[in-house]
Amino acid sequence: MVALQPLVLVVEDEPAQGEVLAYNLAAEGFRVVLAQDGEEALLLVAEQQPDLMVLDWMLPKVSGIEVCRRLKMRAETRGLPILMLSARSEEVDRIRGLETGADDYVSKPYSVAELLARVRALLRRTRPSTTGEVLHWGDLTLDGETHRVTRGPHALHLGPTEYRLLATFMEKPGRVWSRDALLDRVWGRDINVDSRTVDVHIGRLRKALCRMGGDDPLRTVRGAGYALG
Amino acid sequence: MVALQPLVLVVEDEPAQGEVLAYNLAAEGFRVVLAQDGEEALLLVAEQQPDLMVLDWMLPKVSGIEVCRRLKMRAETRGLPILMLSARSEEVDRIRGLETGADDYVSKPYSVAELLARVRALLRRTRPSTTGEVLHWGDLTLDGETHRVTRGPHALHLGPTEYRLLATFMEKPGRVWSRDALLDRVWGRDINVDSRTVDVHIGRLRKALCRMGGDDPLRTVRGAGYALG
DNA sequence: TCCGATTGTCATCAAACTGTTACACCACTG
DNA sequence: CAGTGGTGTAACAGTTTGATGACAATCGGA
Repeated sequence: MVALQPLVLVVEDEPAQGEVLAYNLAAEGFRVVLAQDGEEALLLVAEQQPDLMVLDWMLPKVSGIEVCRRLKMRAETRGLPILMLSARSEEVDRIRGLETGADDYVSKPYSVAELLARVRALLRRTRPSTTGEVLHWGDLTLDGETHRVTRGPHALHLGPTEYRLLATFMEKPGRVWSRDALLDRVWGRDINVDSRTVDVHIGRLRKALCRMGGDDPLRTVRGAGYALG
Repeated sequence: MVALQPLVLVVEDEPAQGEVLAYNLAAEGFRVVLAQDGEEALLLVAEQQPDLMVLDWMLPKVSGIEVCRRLKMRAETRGLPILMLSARSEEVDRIRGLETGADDYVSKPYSVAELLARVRALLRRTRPSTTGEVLHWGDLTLDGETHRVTRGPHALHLGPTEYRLLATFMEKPGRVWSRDALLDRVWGRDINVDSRTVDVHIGRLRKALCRMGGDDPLRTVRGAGYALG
């Protein structure tokens, strides 16, 4: 699956301003959705799940501050980074904006360059939120942060050794690992374990991977070792 | 004992300036470490694992920009929020600062109030429970301001350690914390406590969470640690 | 100062996991 | 086709790991 460009929701009641923003963001490669007021904004957040929101402070119906407050109250939307946009440049307002839960604040008149820089900074900050990397191969997923392993829709239960074994394979799918290499990597170099033990653990890993059905993703390379796929 | 406050690393070559920053941050309840130059800063990041860095742009030896660039290059330190501090207020510099990977930017002369607001805004993402945020997960609610914890309609009574444990889990639901990581975060780096003690407190937290019925929301990951959900 | 709450350690128990072995089976070779 | 070395797997005994109750030390408020 290819990672789509981040989706930016622009909330701005002044059509001309909105167009300028949309144009510049699109030129940077972002996908853009426009909302004209707070209600529409909240709707679109739920519907499109944008990666970032550029929010004008002054809006008809529901004000920008209110939109921000509501989004930060709900756990599902709290993570959405919000860049607040305001005509006032008073410091007290800036602080209030940040305290409301906005993640950044730009006051009008702003330069397009600065706005874009801040948008990128916010996305950079939130995107790799899953610091532990997630490995994929086929329908297999291994999450290094939560230690969760899934195959398709099913969660798998692996023992510690099986987990480390699978993680090793998934880091370099297709690569053939000799038993000694696996002992080094999974068990540790200074340990004294019979190399046949690897066979047994491969067997256990296979059983765990196929418990819910599906083909055996591990390949035995006779005389050489094992590989994923 | 008070909940462990976020650790802020201040990097500033001018001692007087550093003192002012340290004083104000400490007055807000943060723990503070000072570094005088870029090298020391990089050392302290690795050693103390601060939660946030306030970084002066101009530094002897390794410049602030360089420090920032290096930290953002490595996966382990990429998540550390950096607030860049600069004497120049040119917009072009601000943009360069953000492009380098800094998460926010304040130009001197800055107001203490604004600086603190930005520090809190940055920490809201990584240490929400310490900035008075309300955290939710499933039917669990933890209020960082009042230190109240509820499960569904019931208020829960937690001891200080149990509270800090739960706050840690709720700041990154799903993430697996090793016993050592928990000792660092919940007990403090310099304390000398047996890592088995974590087990006991996990047990106590579990008992408190389930007193009114309901499933155990904590997950034991054999050989790795514990996680929420 | 007293008393209840909280904390860290320990001993013990149950469960999960591990490494080894033995034997069946398979792929390849001559 | 039989032989040979390599691989799959069940069973088992030993070990490691985590859960839990008890207890003494400590803390903090009344």
